[in-house]
Amino acid sequence: MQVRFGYVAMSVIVQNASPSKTMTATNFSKLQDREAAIRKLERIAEENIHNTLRLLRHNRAHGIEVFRFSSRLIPLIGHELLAGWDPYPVLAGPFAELGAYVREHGMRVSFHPDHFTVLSTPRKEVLDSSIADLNRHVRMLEAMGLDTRAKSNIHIGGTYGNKPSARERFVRHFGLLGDEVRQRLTLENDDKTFNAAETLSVCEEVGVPMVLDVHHHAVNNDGESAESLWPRIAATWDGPNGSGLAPKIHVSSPKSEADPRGHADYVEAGPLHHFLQSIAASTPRLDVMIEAKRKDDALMKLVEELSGLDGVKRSGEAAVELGG
DNA sequence: ACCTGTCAAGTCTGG
DNA sequence: CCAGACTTGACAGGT
Repeated sequence: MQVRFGYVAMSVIVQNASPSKTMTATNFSKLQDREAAIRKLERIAEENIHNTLRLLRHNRAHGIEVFRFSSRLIPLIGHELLAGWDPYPVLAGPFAELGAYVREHGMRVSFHPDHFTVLSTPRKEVLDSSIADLNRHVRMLEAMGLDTRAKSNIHIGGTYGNKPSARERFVRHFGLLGDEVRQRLTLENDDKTFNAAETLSVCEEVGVPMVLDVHHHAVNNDGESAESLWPRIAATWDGPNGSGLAPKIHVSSPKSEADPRGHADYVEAGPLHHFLQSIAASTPRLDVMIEAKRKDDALMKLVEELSGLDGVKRSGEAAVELGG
């Protein structure tokens, strides 16, 4: 099994390369000259996109081929203060350059719209803004010229005290999305609400790939092991929306006993090693997204540590090989 | 240079 | 019905 590793949005190694610079709405509305304020937002967005490209160059230098973009590349987009604003004339060039780099080096990239995007919601206004947010993520990927292998990963959402009806709403709302959005979605199990088995059943029903978060699974399950669910999870990547991609998992380690759901600075190699060994024979390729405070530093340390363990062979600066 | 309170967005819990 | 917690990086305003 070939395993690649990636990390989320920002580097702790490359300095002054934030892809998430912003301006507060309060500050925006304080500016007298709206046109000048909008130009400032556009400059921040260009800087965020350029810093993302710098991160990808850093990744390439370290053999890292998997990466999650920040969802805050364009500050305040979608806010009512910016109604009617179209930043794309200015950002088309920078986005295209970023996407070209991704394609040129065969990188796997994704977004993870944050928890304000909730398709299980019973509130129409929340559903509308969620759909608008998903559409905006697709728009960015299209501006980068990336095909449907570039995904947006989301959770199913809240349960509102009635999980079956929340599930039913999710499926119904999913059907309202445009093809271009649905083809780019993946669903991830949650640490509080929809667990891995429940998320998997939704993925199978609506035909989207599932991202297994092994840490979320450890703190939210009905007693079944991740290994026992894996064959079905892996199979969701064989469907039409899997687009020939390797299955993807998220890994992180508990912050502490007092806060088992929080993310620690680094990722412990032991539990991951155990999981990888259990699926290696049946899974030719796997991509692992590291969700740790120490970002790319944690990635390199994890790959280093894994490489010293049973049956693991290092096959690159940010890749290992197991079994077979 | 460094510290603290605040920030677009949602949901859940407890009052 | 409403306030606060949750969680995160970064701003804003202070020292």
